[in-house]
Amino acid sequence: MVSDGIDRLGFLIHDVQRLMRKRFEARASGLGLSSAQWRLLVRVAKEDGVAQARLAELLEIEPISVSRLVDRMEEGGWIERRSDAADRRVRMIFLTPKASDAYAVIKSIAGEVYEESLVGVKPEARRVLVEGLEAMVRNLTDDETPSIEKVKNTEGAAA
Amino acid sequence: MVSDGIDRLGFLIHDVQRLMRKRFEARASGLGLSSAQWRLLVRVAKEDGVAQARLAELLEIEPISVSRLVDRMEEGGWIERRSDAADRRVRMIFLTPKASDAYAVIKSIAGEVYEESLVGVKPEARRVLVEGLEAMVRNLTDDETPSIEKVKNTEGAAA
DNA sequence: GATATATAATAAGCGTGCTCACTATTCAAG
DNA sequence: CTTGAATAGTGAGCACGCTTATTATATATC
Repeated sequence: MVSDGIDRLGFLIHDVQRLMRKRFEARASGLGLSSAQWRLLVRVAKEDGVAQARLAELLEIEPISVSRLVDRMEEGGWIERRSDAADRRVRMIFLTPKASDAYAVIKSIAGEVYEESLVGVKPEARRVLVEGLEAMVRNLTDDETPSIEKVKNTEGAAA
Repeated sequence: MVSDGIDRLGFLIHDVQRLMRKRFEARASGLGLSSAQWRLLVRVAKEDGVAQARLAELLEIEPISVSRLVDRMEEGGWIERRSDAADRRVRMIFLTPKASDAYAVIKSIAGEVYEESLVGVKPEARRVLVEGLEAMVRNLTDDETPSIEKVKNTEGAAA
């Protein structure tokens, strides 16, 4: 039960994440967009004018990390900060035309990388893989002592 | 065919990696060892006296990243640099007694995190999951245009 | 209205990865 | 032996995550 691959799970996940990021960034480097910036861009595309604090929640990173990321993306001309008249603490984030134009292109790059990574993996195995990863996210989210109960039904949590 | 989860594969992998690292580091924080340091430690445990350049190969990170990591681990008392009499360019890396003592403890922490992440995932699904991740690593390793051939047999590449 | 608490964003500084450039050393060619 | 290429390691500086602390604004309570 030890050499079934589970004992290398962390290494595997780490490697896959690193390699996917690397390939995405190699492919998208012409556009000057990193994978972290791509993740943020996707969220803003779905919810234009979103506040930074809300982005931090959605991306599950700290607000300060969003600040820095938005700094660089604003500098790169991908997004724009606007003040909220109703709440002057808030900075609303909007895509620039440049980002809207590039969106489809970068989305297809992401799709390519996903497909390339799954070459030779059958549809059924892909389904099991994705479900397994989703279960892992649920198990690892927040509560330190995961229970079986928690695992059953969380379908509503679509990205 | 678009909302089968594949289109979120990058986000999923990213989330799982981040959450596993976070949980591992929360659990191992008492020992003062990060997950990157843990990965390096595992390699050195398997090959005591290994050169930094070789570590960079094994960990698939750049030599300069190994330099920095080793700096902090030496400072933390986990490893020791010794010069190689045969090749004065080389710095050989050895575990300290502290690291040897902590090894089993930290390994079990890693095992715990893996198991917790897989709660509710059946053995068969775990197998498919691990095989899928291994296939992804192969597909994403190096060659920019992966072919079916590449995917078949690479069993010898044990961690 | 005044005060206390909560929230949005940012600043400072660290860890871990990177690229690019550099030094020290080894090895190969002449 | 000398020159030149290759290899081992590191310095500088950047991206992106973090923790901790600070500022500005909103909101709740007295």
